Amino acid sequence: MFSKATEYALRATIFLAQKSSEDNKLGIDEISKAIDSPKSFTAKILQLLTRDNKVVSSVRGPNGGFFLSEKAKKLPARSVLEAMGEDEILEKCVMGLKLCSENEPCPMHAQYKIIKKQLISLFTTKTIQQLAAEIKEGVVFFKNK
Amino acid sequence: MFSKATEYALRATIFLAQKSSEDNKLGIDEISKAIDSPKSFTAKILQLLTRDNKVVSSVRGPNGGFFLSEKAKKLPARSVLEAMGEDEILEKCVMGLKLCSENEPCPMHAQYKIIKKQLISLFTTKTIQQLAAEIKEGVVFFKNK
DNA sequence: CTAATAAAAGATAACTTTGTCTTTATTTAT
DNA sequence: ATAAATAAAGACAAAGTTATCTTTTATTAG
Repeated sequence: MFSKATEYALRATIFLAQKSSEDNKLGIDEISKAIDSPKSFTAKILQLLTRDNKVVSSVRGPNGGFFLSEKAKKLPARSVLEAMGEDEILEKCVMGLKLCSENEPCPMHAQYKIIKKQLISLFTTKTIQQLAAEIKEGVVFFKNK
Repeated sequence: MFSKATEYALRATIFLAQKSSEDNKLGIDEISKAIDSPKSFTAKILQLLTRDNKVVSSVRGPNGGFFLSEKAKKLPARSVLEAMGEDEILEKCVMGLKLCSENEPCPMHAQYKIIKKQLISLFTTKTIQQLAAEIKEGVVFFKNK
């Protein structure tokens, strides 16, 4: 569904929401280890997420690292997709038709629109923090090997 | 969600279901024009779909072309994904976690599994023919420009 | 001020996807 | 038989994605 980059972005952001704060910044090493992603590539992705501190915040130098501000933790998961330039995936026609709409629906539109609506809702209503909270409560996991 | 190749594959197959039959084969030119896809690339894709006549059938030479057998028309849309080697997308974890499952769910699993179920159901229960039929009835369109 | 630390930025490489073009093989009609 | 039509196969190219490595910049601690 999403690119690897966006998958890593979602994992990194939720991990940061769970473990980081303004005075507990995490280094790229710890992050990439926790979410099982290639270190340098993840650094690039965090750079994207950090643009204008839109989602992730960062500080250089000793005791520096990445963290999520309290404000950022309240952002919808969709803002990660937006920062990755991939949130149009949520709105796209399954068959890739540019003009697919209620007026000129593709053959799958009637069925898919219901699914699309839920997908959009999931990424719009759930905040990064809410997703991270499920891990804390131990109901949900973050393992990849 | 899917690759361009798979989008073209879905469109081509549904178009063939609508317009072709054993004695009305369609050429690559007509197909690629109808579904607005690059001709040579689409030819490659049809080759994949034609492997063992699994989804699409083809005949070379004059009056040759591509068509869907009556049997093929009754295949679920998912068989197109399978032929394209992309049907694991339906089952995949949104966050790309290998181990995501009911036992060790990712932070989005509880919500996403409902969506996933509907996605799988859409591609499993709807046949190529059923999707094509909606176009014939004029309720649904196939335009891309 | 200096050294150490950590992210930012940039160059580059491997791989995949998307796309085109040419040649080959098969079938049909004449 | 031969020529024409058509898909199949293969080589190639352009663009995008994923990934790594090196250099630069900013920050902090001593």
